[in-house]
Amino acid sequence: MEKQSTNLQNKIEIRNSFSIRHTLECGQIFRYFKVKNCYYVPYRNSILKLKEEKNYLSYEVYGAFVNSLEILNFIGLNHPVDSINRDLIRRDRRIAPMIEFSRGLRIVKTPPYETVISFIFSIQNSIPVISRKLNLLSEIVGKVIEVDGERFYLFPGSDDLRRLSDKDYSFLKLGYRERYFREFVERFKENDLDCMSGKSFEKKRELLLSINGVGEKVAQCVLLFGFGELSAFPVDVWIRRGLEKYFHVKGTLRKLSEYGRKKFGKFAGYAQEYIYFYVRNDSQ
DNA sequence: TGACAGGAAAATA
DNA sequence: TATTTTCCTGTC
Repeated sequence: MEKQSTNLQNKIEIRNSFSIRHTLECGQIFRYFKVKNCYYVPYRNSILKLKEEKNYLSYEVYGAFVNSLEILNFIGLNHPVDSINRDLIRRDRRIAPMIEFSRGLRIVKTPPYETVISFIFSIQNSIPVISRKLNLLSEIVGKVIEVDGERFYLFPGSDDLRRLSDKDYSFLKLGYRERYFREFVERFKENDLDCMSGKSFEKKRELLLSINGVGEKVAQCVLLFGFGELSAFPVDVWIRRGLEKYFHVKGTLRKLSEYGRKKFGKFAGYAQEYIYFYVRNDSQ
């Protein structure tokens, strides 16, 4: 029996810079629902209602109990961004304006299983399309929680996903990605990925690359957002453009990922997000 | 309405 | 081993 949380309002003090908008709307997370300045975010077996106030983040939890530490961990509020930013600037000053532009962006930590599926859906798709399909999937087999008169769906677990019919699969119109998704659902349960948490970066990367439909870019995304490996450096077309335009480097995806990891070190993932956010929002 | 965007895997050199 | 081609849907 899940412990139901009350909808008492709780607060988390914000010490370093934090922007909920930059954090949730920068493409790391595909499922959040913004109503006025509140964000309803499915997280494991709960819906979190988050609101950024002047010096604190207020939150309400609906569904399974979630404590504030877990929320901190989820939205990267436990990351020492001030020293991360200093370290990145020391490594390459060209990142400074990008940090300024993205101020408050935190790297999230989402469940690995959900993260793999989300990024399989992301292959050659735009963010709105990815969101729509993940929402559709959640509505088909995910559990529902009602908050403020609105129905929100949790991301389905592996048991839920195994109930998907052929018709459900084709309804999602995943194209050639459908096969990758089906194979993943057949082969893995949540725990198969969760139990990799303690393994090395390379071990996790190898496992991820063994999944059909997971290449270098998706693997790095899962390492970064799913496993909290802050040195991961996913390279998509936007990062490729950013690296060419602002850092004057070109190369294969593999090469560029290595370049980013070497240049920016153990917090390369933050550099990657800053570059991504900057390139997508600032440059023409 | 046809061109284009988007990442992985298979095919090719 | 490195480069090119194919796969599929959504958008404008």
